[in-house]
Amino acid sequence: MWRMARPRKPLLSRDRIVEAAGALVDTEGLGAVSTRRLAAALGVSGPSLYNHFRTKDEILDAVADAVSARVDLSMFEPGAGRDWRSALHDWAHSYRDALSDHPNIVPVLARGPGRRPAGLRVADAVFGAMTEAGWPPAQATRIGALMRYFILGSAVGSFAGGFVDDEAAYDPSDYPHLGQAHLLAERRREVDEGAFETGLAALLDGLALQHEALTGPATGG
Amino acid sequence: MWRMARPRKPLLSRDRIVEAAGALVDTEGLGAVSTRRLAAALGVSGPSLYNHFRTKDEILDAVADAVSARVDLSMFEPGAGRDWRSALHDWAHSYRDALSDHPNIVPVLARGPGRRPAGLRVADAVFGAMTEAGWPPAQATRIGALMRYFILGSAVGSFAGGFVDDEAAYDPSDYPHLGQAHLLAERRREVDEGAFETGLAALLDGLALQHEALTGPATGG
DNA sequence: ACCTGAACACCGTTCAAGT
DNA sequence: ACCTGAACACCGTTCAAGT
Repeated sequence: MWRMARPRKPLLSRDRIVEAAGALVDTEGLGAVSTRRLAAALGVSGPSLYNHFRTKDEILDAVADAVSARVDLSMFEPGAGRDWRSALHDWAHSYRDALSDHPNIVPVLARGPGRRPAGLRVADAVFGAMTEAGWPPAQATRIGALMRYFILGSAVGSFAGGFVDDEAAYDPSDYPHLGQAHLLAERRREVDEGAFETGLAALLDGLALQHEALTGPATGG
Repeated sequence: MWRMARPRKPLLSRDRIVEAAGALVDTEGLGAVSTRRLAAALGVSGPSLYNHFRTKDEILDAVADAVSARVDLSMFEPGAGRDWRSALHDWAHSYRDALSDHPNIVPVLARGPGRRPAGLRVADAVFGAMTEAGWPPAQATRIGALMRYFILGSAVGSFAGGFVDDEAAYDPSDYPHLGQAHLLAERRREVDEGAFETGLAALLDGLALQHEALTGPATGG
């Protein structure tokens, strides 16, 4: 038997692993991802993954970062000529859209950017755009944080989907105002999107009041 | 050997299990809770727990509900004579305080109230108070949802704590605006509380604008 | 009624061995 | 360099057996 000239093409790569892990997370949930199942989906044995990632957690981090990378940041570019408020509005929607395409990975994303490049790029863009718009650094940090709270909170658990679809679960003597709550689950998307838009508008309206107080009222110089 | 008159006092109860599980979640995190470890802390063997709960998930649900039960709802009582805005403000703080005392259980709480009594009582109180304050039902639902997004988002993952405490992680050529980001971790509480208060104030200011539009401007009848 | 040990079908990760 | 099988120390849950 002749010797191989070189080890033939590797069966695995970081990208292939991340892609397969993402698909598994999306279709079966975070809890369904085990190193053995993921490896099987890739046609290899479990321990092979450890040649490319140090831990299973690092794989999930990479999946989360791939989702962060899909968030549109173009509205924050200096050349875009956007005011801070409308940029924040569009970015929040883009962020929420990215997360709602892959809701199962949100708990991993909630751990924060850490050392994930795409997560850090998001934080960098928001902070940069807010300071550029005249917000003091401490306020720019707070805006990045509070927007993250709201967007992540809306993605980590659906409001409407958190209620069971069973009228008997809402005894009127215990919960006098929840007589219609059993209808929430089937209007899930509508309810959650309405709440997100209402909350986002309120948040931006409230911040605009603060920004006016900062730069002086529009009519008062 | 004489027969026991009756099976002697049970070693376990639902309350004891929930208490021990809560302590384990608080001190070692959600991931550290296994049925075997929890049983050992209670001085019994793993399968014993299944005489009191159907699954491990039900135990964690009960722990989450115990946290929900600590949220103050008195500001929503009709007799309290509170306006919707200040009631919402105080409730949000009480909710956040309860969660920040037990951050590790937040992912479970994020699954929604489901059939958890304390979770349902919270939803009932908020919805009831908002409709009472003149908000149309659809808006009252949205307010319950968006407040939950914000509070849960602030609890599920610290903003400041999501950044690593390592200046070298923020290469200025990659992240031009994150030069100070390594300082966030050590100011974690201050940053997160400031962002929460700023965001909450903005949210309530924004909602107040909507409420005025609803009832007519204060000076215009 | 309530607790037990044994068992089943899983986990994440390490490691020596192969090519 | 990269993949493998075997092994270690775990999991959640079921079940027959004990009292």
